[in-house]
Amino acid sequence: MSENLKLSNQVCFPIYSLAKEVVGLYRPILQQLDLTYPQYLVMLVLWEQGEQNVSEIGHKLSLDSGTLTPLLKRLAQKKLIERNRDPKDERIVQIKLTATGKQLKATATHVPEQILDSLNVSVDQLEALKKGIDNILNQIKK
Amino acid sequence: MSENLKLSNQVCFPIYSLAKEVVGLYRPILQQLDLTYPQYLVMLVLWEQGEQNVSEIGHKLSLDSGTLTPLLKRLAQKKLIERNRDPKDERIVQIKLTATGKQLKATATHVPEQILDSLNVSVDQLEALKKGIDNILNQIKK
DNA sequence: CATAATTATATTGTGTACAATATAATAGCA
DNA sequence: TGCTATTATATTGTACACAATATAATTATG
Repeated sequence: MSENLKLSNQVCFPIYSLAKEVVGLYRPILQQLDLTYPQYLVMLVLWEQGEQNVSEIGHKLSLDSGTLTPLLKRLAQKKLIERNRDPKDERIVQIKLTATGKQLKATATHVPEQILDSLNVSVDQLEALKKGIDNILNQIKK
Repeated sequence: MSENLKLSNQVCFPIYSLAKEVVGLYRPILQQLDLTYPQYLVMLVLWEQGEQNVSEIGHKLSLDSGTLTPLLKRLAQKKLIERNRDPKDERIVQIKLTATGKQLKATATHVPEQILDSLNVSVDQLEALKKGIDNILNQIKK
């Protein structure tokens, strides 16, 4: 196998590994909020952009209803969100934060700094990585 | 939230997204081999380094037995590998390729070029990304 | 206006991923 | 030797992730 061809394995596997490592860094930190990383992402979207329906959340996070429906039900069970059908279009399920869900935002403020700490990497390195990843993501989605 | 603090979300979410995109690129290609991406990783390890036990595979791929045991059983069901207890130490399960499993390597030769094609990115960009990711991975594991 | 096409979400099934626990066997040591 | 600690894998339970399909409601069209 030529060097160039091996490269795809040598890049794709680290991408796959890094994602697992990163989610692993979030795990103990988010455990204090009783959230998983995908649940945290949903909460972030709701904290920043308020009430919205399932497909809007799914579009922002690239997650489909097969993933989101049970995840949202778990968030609802924890009383962090409410799921309500839109009376104007009964197909649509609107997701909105409860008071508890809104309050959790204050606690979650400290998550990014804790992650930055445990990433243990310079801001410059992170900026560079972000740039590289965004490039590839843009190319792939074309 | 300060700009630096936002950065962790702005890096970690792209990492998480990119990994899903990359696995998604493999999906249609590996479908022709009737393999998932993690199954492909296990086969790569076996093609390159031959017979070995479950924990050796797990160490190389950062996967534990809770993930590997069912995955390996599926590979065995497809007759790509055999699972045998080491007669000298009955706790150890040795994994080795069947003839079919070895043959599949030839077909899999074309996977990396197909991935490189669908990544649609220059080799330089990939090299740079790999470097950035390896840096972070090394830092995290310290 | 009735029916077909589309849209939004839910359900089902398969396959990771990982924590926690269980099981079984070897190794170390008093 | 007998017991304890360790090691290697398996099992169980929870939670994504996504394809395929189902369901139900709205919209478009003849």
